Amino acid sequence: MEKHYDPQLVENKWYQWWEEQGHFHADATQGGESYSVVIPPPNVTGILHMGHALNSTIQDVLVRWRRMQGRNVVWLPGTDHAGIATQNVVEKALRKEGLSRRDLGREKFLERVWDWRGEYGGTIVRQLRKLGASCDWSRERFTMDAGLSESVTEVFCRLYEEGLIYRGNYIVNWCPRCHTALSDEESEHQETNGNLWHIRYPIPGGGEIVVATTRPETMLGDTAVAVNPADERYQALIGKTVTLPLMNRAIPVVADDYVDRAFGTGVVKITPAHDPNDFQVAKRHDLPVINVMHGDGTMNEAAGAYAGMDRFACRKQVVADLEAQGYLVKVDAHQHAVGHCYRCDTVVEPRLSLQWFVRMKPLAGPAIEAVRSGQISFTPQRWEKTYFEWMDNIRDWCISRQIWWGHRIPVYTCTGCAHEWAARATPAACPKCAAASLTQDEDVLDTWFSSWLWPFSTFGWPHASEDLKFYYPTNDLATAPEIIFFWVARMIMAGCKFMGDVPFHNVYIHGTVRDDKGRKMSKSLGNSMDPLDIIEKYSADSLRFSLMLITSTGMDVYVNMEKFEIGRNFGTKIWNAARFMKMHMEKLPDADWRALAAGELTLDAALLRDDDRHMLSKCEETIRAVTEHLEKYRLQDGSLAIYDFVWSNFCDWYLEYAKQDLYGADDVRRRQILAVMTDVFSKALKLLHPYMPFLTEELWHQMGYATEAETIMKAPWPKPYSDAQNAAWGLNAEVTAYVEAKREMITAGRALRAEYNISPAQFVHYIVQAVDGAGAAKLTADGETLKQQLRSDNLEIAAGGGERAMPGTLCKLGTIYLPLEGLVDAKAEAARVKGELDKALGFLKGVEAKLGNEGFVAKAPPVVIEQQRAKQKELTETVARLEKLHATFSAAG
RNA sequence: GGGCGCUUAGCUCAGUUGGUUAGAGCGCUACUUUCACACGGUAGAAGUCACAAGUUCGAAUCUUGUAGCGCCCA
Repeated sequence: MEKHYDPQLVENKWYQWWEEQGHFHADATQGGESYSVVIPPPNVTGILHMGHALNSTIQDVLVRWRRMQGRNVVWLPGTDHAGIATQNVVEKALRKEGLSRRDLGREKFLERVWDWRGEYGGTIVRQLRKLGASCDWSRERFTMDAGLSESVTEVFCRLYEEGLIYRGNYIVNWCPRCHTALSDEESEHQETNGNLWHIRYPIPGGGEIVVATTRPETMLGDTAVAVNPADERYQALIGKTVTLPLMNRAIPVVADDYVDRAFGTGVVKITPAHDPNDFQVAKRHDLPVINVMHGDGTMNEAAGAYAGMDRFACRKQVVADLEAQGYLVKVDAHQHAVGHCYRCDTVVEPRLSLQWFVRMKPLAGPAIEAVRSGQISFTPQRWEKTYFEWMDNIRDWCISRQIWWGHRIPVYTCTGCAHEWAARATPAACPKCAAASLTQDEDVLDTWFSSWLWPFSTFGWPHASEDLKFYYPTNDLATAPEIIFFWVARMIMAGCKFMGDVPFHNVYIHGTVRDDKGRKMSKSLGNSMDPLDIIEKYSADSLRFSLMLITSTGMDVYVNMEKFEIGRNFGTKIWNAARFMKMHMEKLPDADWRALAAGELTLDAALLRDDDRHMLSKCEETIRAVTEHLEKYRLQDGSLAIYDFVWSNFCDWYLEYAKQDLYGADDVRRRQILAVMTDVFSKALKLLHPYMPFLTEELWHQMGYATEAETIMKAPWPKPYSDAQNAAWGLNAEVTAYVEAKREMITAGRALRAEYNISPAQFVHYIVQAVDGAGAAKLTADGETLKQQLRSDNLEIAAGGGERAMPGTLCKLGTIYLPLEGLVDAKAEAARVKGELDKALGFLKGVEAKLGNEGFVAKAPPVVIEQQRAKQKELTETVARLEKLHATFSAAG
C-alpha cells in the first residue's frame, strides 16, 4: 500500500464495478421493507453544480445507509425536459444558422430538440456517477418519455373533466423574450430602483387630478382612474370623466376600495390589460380593456403614435412627451419589486392573455391536511410554516406555455360544431358531430405539470405496477427551499389527488452552497466551483465527506477549495491506519480477517485489557450515535462522530497503545489486539461507507474483509454489542473512566516535558504518586504502555505519600512528576501551581454557592444536585492536593 | 409592508427537550521528519455566547424588545 491514497483510479473502478454488478438495482418482487427516493430531476440542459453535489450527496448517504440496513432500496434518477430553457438553448443554436423555429416548423423543430437532448442532455447524469451516486440507472426517467407523457395527459384529462382545469383571459406574467406566459412562481421579484412619475390628468371644464405610476407607458391603455370611495378629497369627482393625456381619451373616475389613500396622490390609473389589480377593478366596474402591447414587448396599434416602439423606449418617449406637453408634475425615485423571468431574467410584463389554469383550492385541502396530520414532515420543521403560508393563500396555476417543447395540451376543437374536449389519444373525429376536422390547442404545458407527478409517474402510473405498489409512497425527498412551491407542494397535491396517498413522508430541505464570502455561486460572478474539479483534485469521497462535515442541517454552507482538504486528509489518515494494521496482520497469516469483519466478535475476556474494553465501548457508542444522527437527518453530526472516533480515538490513542503489543513478541496478545482492531475498524468502514463509498470499498477489499465478489455496499449496518457481550467483556463506565483518566495523566506528563523544553526524542524519568494503592496497581500493570506513550525510560509509581518539590501536575489518578532536581525554578513552579489552585478555588466557590442556595437545593432535580455534590467533593480534594503542592514549592523556594 | 431565519474563538459553524469548567474544523503559536500517516504528531493560546429587559434556584438555550445581516412573499 502506498503512503498516500490515490483515489482517481480507485473511484472509477469501483463505480463501474458496482454498476456492472447491479448493486444499485432494486427489485420490488424481492419484497422486504422498501425504502425509496426519487431524485429531484435536474434540468436536462443542466450541468452539475455544487447545489447538485450537496443534494445528491445527502440522498446517497441516506440511500446507502438504508441499503446496508437491509431495506429494499431504490433511488430513482432522471431529468426533466425544462421546456423554456431547452427551447431557448436550441433556438440559440438555430439562430447561429440564421434560422428561427418558425422557419423549421413545429415538427422539424421538435426533432432538433430531441437530437440536442440525445447529444448533450445526458451530461448531468454522467456527472452524478462521478460523485458516486448509487442511483438505479435502469429506471432512469425523462419527463418527455412516453410513459411520463401518458401520465401528464391522463392527469390533464381527469382535471379537465372534473372542471378543475379552465381556460380564461387573465393577467399573467408574460416574458416578452421567451414569448410565453409564466406561472406566478416563475416570476422572480427583484428589488429595483425605479421612478414614481406623477402625471396630470385634466378634468374637462377645468381642474385636474394627479396620478402616480411606475410604468408610465401603460397609461396608453388606461380606461379609468380610481379613488377610494371613502376619500373625501375626491368625492366630487366620482362618476365624472377626465382626459387621458397623449391619447385624448375621456375616461371615467371610479370609486374602489382597492385604492390605497396613502399611496402617492391617492388616485391610481386603471390599465386593465396590464395590471392584475386593475383588471379586477375593471371587472367590478365593467370597464373596457385595452391591450397596448404585442407579445414581444413592443407597442401595438392601440398605443397610437407609439405603435412599434419597444416598451422601454416607449416609456422614455411617453415621459418626454408628457413633460413637453406639461403633464408631468414630478418624478420621485422609487424602489419596488419587479418580476423577472426565472429563465432569462427579462423583466416580466403583466399581460392579459388567454391561458389554461388549474383550480388549486380543491387540490390544496388534502395536501395541507397531509402535513398538518404529520403524514409528511419537513426537516427542518420550520419550512412547514412556509408551506402552509403558500398553501393557505394558493392561487390558480397558469399551466399553458406558448412554446413548442413540452407536452402539448390535449384539448381539441371541432372545426365543424366548435365542440371542445380533452382526449387521452389523438381523436379521429368529433365525438359530438362526428366531423373529422379538428384542431389541437397550440400550447404546451408547464414543465412542472409533469414534474409534479414524478413520484408516481416514474413508477409506471397510470398503470398499476408492482413497483408502484411497493415503492410508493417514497420515503425521503431532498431538495432546496426555493423548490417548495414549484415542486414539493404540487407533488403533495398530485399524490393526494391521483394516488390517494402522500408522495413521500419526509422532506429534507437543505441550504444553498455559497462561496466563502457568502455569495450565491453564479456564472456572472464567476465564483462558481465545478464539483468535477474538486473530484479531480481531491476525490469524490473528499467532496462528499467535506460537504457533509461542514453543512449543518438545513443551513447554507460556505465553501472554498481548501475546505475539501478535510475529506482528503481524513481519507489519508484512514488509509494509513489501515496500512499500519495490515503490516501487523501479515504476521498472522492463518487469521481469517473476513470472518472477523463479518461475524460476531469472540474474545477471550481474560486477555482483554482496559484499553481494549474502552475501544470496544467507544465503537459501540459511535454506532449508536451515527445511527441515531442518520435517523434524525443529522448528517453533519453523523460524519463528525465517525471522524472523531477514527481519528481522535482509534488512531490517536488505541493505535498508539497497541504498538507495544503489535511490536512485541506475544502472538496471543497480538491476535487479541488485532481482533479488536479488525472488529472496530471494519465497523468504522461500514459507518463511513455512506459518506465515503469509494475509499471504504477499496479498504474493505484491501484489508481482506471481503472476497472479490462481495461489496461493502451490502454489508450489514453495524449493531451495538449484545448485553451478554458487554457483560462478558467487562465493558462498563468505570473502565472507560479509568482509561480516560490514564490519558489525562499521559497528556499532563507530555505537557510537563513541553514546558521544560525537553526534546520529544529524549527519554525521560517520571514519578507518579497515585492517589491510592488500587490506582497504583492499575498504573503499574499499564507501566510499559505508559512508558511508551510518555517516551519514558524510567517510570516510578508510588502510592499515597506527600507531595514532592519537583514539577508536577495533578490528575484524577494521582500526581505526575518530572524529577528535574537542581534545575527546577521553585518560584516559577509555585506560581504555576498557584494559578491552578486559584482556578480550582474559583470553581469550588461557584459550586458551593449553588449548593448553599436554598432555592437550588429545594427545586433542582436530585440528579443535578448529586452532580454538584460530586463536583464539590472532587474539587475539595483537588484544592487540598494543590495546596500541599504549593506549600512544598513555597518551602523549597 | 407581512413572514421566516441568522448573530457563539481570527474564519466557517455545532451546541437535540434550560443544569459543561461553552465545543469542532480550518487558521494561529511553540516544538517535531521517532519505526502508519508532515494530507502527520505533541503541547498550547484564543470567546462579556449581538445588545437590553424579563421568567427561573439556574439562561448561549425560554419570553419580550432593540440593532445588524440574509431569504421568501406582497
